[in-house]
Amino acid sequence: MGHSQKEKDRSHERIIQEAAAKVREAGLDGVAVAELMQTVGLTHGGFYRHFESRDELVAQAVERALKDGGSAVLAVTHSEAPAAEILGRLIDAYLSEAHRDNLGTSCAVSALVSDVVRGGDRVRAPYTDQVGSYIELLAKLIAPTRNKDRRAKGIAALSSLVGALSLARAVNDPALSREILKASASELKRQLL
Amino acid sequence: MGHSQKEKDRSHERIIQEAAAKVREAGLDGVAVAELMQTVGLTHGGFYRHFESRDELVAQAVERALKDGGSAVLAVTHSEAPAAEILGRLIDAYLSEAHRDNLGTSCAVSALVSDVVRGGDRVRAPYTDQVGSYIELLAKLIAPTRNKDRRAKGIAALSSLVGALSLARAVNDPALSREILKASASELKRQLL
DNA sequence: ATTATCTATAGATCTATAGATAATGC
DNA sequence: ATTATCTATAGATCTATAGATAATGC
Repeated sequence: MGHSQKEKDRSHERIIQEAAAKVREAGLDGVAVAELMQTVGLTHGGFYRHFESRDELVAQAVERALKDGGSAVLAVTHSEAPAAEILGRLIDAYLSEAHRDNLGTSCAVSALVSDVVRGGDRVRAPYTDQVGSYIELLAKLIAPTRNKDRRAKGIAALSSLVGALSLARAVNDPALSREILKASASELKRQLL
Repeated sequence: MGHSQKEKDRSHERIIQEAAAKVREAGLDGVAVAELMQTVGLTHGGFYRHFESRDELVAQAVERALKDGGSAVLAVTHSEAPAAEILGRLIDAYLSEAHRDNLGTSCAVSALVSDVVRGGDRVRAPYTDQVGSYIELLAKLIAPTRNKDRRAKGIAALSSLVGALSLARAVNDPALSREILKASASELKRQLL
């Protein structure tokens, strides 16, 4: 009860981090203030000294979730390997069963698609930015040899990645889910590498 | 107040139909009993003579929404034209601005992805079935000439369609949204036709 | 003295139910 | 008489606030 400013900052950070995971698992409506604070080890009353409102927290949690995913992808990218090899690793990581199964730490562009469609500009603006940087990143990694329109290929690749991961998660049948990941990954690599 | 059985059947049908639209627009959590009944022109009290619970309605609404989309796609398919032409029309229709902008009557496989991931088996089972039939439909339309693995190509095509439509909706920027639709459609057609 | 967190609760929203009302249909 | 719908409300859940409590930090 009643601690230092440093401790408040740590509490604040833990609330956002937990909310960034929860929002990917349960959606924008799935974050409940009392439950969130309990998970962090606090009571719900203190919440409003950290955030002006639930909406404000959700907006910040979405931004954080988008950045989390972005830096995870960039981590794969930072390498001296040739672009084609990096692109292959990116596709494999994005469409892996591990990525599919760990919603809370996963790419928010996939985890939050449907939610963002129904969300306000406060969540759509950072989402749009993140989509833009993924497109640029993919376009840079795609070889310009065959067809010169790298940007179009980058867009199509992002659509495939997001669609395949989302479908693999939604589907009830483990065999079909795995098949969706495998087929989409191998088709993407066949087209781009 | 208090009418015939025929009228009850019509009320029942209108409730499901309205819920099937609302669920695509607002998600599984976005359907509120009182609001729904008001839209249909009834009061909320009568709802429980039509459905055992809200969950029961949502499950039925999702099934209906999936079938709606399925029959819309089949309508494009029923034609004497060659498979390649039908496939082209399907891609153009799915990735059209009209489809993007009319959530309530759109394909539920795209509109409900994130929601279904968080939903119970009651919604995931019919969703999985619908994904299965789309894959089969696409596989049949894909020419077996170049590469014999039509099923893998069907899966990859569905992923692209769902991902592109979802991203085009989520994004804040109209120009980027159009670009996503155009680029994904032309890449898909370049690969498959 | 200040402030981070806690306890308690008001107020709004939503699902579900009970009993009343006004039609239908044998 | 039966029943489809309506009115009224109980009960649960959730956001937000007010005031109390127990630490920090000058």
